[in-house]
Amino acid sequence: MEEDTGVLPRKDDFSQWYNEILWRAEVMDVRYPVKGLYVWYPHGFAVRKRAYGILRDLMDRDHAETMFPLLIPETEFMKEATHIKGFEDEVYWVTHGGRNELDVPLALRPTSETAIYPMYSLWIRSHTDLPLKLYQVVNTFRYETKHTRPLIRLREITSFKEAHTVHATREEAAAQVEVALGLYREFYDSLRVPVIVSRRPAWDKFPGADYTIAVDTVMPDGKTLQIGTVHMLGDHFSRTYDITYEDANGEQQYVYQTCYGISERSIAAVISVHGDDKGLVLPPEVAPIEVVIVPIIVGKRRDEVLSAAGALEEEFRNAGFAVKLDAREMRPGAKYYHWEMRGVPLRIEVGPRDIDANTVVAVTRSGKKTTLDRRGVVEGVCSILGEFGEELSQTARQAMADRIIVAATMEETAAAVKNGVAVVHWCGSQECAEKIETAVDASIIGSDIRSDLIAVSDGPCVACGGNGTSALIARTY
RNA sequence: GGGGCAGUAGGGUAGCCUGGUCCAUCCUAGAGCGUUUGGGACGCUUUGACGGCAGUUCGAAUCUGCCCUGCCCCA
Repeated sequence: MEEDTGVLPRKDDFSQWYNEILWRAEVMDVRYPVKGLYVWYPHGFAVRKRAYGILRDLMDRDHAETMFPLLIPETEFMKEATHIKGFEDEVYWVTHGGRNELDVPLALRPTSETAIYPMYSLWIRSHTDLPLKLYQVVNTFRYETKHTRPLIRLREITSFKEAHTVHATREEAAAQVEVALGLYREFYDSLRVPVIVSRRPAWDKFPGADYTIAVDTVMPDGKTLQIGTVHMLGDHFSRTYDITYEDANGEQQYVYQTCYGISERSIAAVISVHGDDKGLVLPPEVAPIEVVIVPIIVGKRRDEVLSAAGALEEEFRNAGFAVKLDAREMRPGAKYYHWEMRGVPLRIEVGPRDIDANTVVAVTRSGKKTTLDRRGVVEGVCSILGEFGEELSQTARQAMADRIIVAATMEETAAAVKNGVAVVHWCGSQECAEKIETAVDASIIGSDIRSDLIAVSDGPCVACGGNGTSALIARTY
């Protein structure tokens, strides 16, 4: 395990900052000797565990959790033509068992449609089997050729939460897309991460989907990070995999499907959106340690202070907080830096002065210091943490708002995407999209924007002057 | 996809061109002992490395080849 001393690069230098915080805050170790694969430190994994706990709770309201195999036979994988096209260049293949070549090569799932849908074909018989809503949290593999980056561009995505739903009608499936978007919004609200929802351009949709609606956030360097996608699959896959049901009239009908996913990019977003020059800043909702108690040990009152700190710890634990008493033989200042790096939302200090005054000192990760009465300490901490979470939401929201710039010309757009997201009018054609992308060195993120930070309007396309509507342009991860 | 540069202990570096010691060095690194403790303490003792595989050689961190990993530039 690494020590946390030393200076983190300033967050202004985001790329450097991101690389260093991952190991200094014990999130990921990037030294695993295979490109694109990284190791979760226990602390990083504990953050993941809490975040995915929230996600699971959301899914469990209306989905059932399942688990499909990692390996997909080539014969199934190759059935859906557009789907294959989207993935064939980045699939890992298992070709041997020991020294023997396999008759049918097995793909390491890059996503699980082709593993799940053949089984759906067997499971779904009647309209009474519908709707079917399953999800799984699994690892997936993609042979990325571009620059890999921990939590963001991986060859093994270790935490892919993918849901696959099946419906009797296209309308029902379309409605499910909206339900999924609602769940994802709720999830990111819990993580205090602001998002923009938009419809991806046709050429950027999921291979095999009718349309894709994406959830993006804006990183500190102004690039967008896709942190969730919801796909309307229509009946493409049901026709390929022969997923049919007998309707009330006794006739066979193809089903309509959706799928939607979130990966550990959600963790990258939490780290990047909230972190600062001192390290991680974790929302209480996902912090593995919500409250750290630092006893201020002074010479002969050592035992007294330690037992006061122990009593506090027990009180917090009984109240349901994830609490940690740091009784290590270190100077208090060193402990402060240690826990600040790891993003602990609240620090409680107890020393002789506090014992005499019957108080404790509470300091939030954002630096707000409060002296609390020892008696109502649990209630006091509860409300401080609540406010702290709210503060994170507001700060992050404001930071994102500041990076969204409405642009009317190519020049304005080019300037805007240097450190943020541009909102421009675009006619929707691929030709104009390419013109814009080349001119401003950024990508069309989407249209049909849904964000209370962005006012959508109609206007002349920034490229051709024809009828256009608001679209997002940004550099992307 | 094309090109360039690099990899030395937990982290940071020197040495490499021009092969040769008992010991390379720095740190907010590790282990141990003691004194300390309201924002990164100090002293002493000590541990630990030349990315991997092969080759050349009496001898390789140093030269050659391949591989892996990382970074930068171009498409």
